[in-house]
Amino acid sequence: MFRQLADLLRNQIESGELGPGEPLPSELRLAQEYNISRTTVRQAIGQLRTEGLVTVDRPRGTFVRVPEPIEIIPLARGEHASARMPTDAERRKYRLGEGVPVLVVTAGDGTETVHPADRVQLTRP
Amino acid sequence: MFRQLADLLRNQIESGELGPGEPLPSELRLAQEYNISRTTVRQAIGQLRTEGLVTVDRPRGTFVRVPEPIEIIPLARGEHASARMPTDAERRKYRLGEGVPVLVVTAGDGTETVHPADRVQLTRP
DNA sequence: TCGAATTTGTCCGTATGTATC
DNA sequence: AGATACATACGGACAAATTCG
Repeated sequence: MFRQLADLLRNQIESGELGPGEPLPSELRLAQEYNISRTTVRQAIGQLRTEGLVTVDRPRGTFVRVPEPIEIIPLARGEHASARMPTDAERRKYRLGEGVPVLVVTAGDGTETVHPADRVQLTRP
Repeated sequence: MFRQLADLLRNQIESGELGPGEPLPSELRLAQEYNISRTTVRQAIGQLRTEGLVTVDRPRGTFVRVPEPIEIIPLARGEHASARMPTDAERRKYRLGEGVPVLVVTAGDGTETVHPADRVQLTRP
C-alpha cells in the first residue's frame, strides 16, 4: 500500500503536477485523504526521500526537490569513476540532501576526488 | 536512540567485529538486548540499509554486505555519465541492494543505459 | 509578547502476512 | 507442523520547531 502511494506521488512529480519547490500535502492530510495510517504515509514519503525526489524541511513540510545546476567534468585519460552513497561526514561537508550519491573520480596516481552526483555530469571530451 | 544503535552496529562493522557476510542479531534479539522496541531496532537497521552497509535476506536475517566483483565499462566518445538513486522499480529490475546508486550512461543519440554502481567502474580507455 | 495550531520526528505496542528452516 | 525472522499496517502518545493570530 505504501508503494502505491509512493508511485502515485512520484507520478505527480514526474508529470509536473507537483512542480519543483512545491509542497506535498501534509502527512496527516494524505492519511485522511486515502484512509490509511500516518505510518504508511511516512513509509511512502521515506521511499521518495531515498530516491532523492523530495526534501523535508522540518517542521515546515515536505517539498519536491529543486534541481541543482549541473557542472560538467571531463574524465581524463587514465582516470576511472564510480558512484556510492556518501558517508555522514561527506554529507555534511558537501551539504548533500538525502538520496544524493557521490561520484568518485580516481586519477592514475590513486588520488580520489569526490563530487555530489546531483550537480555533476561526467563527459568524455 | 535508533541513531545510537545504528552507530553502535556501524562501528562493529567498520571495526571488523562483524565481517562481510556475517549476520546481525535478529531484530527481536536486539530489541530485548537493549530494552527497546522492535520499531526502534528496525529504524536503526533501516539507516544502515540506506547507507548500503547491510543487506536483508528475508526472512533469513540481516547480513553485513559482501563487496561485489567489479566490472569495467568504457566511456565512449560523446557519451556522458551521471549517478542517482534508483526507483523502486529499478531496484527490482536490476536486483539492487538498498543504498546502491545507479550509474546512467547517456549515448550521443540520447539512449540511456543503467548500471548498478556497486558492480561497475567507468574508465576512459 | 505570548500562546495556539501545524507539521515532522521519535517511540511504543499490537497484529497479521510471508518466506525460510 | 512448528518456530523463526523480516515486512507491512494499524493505533496512540509526546517532542521539537516553525508559523501565525
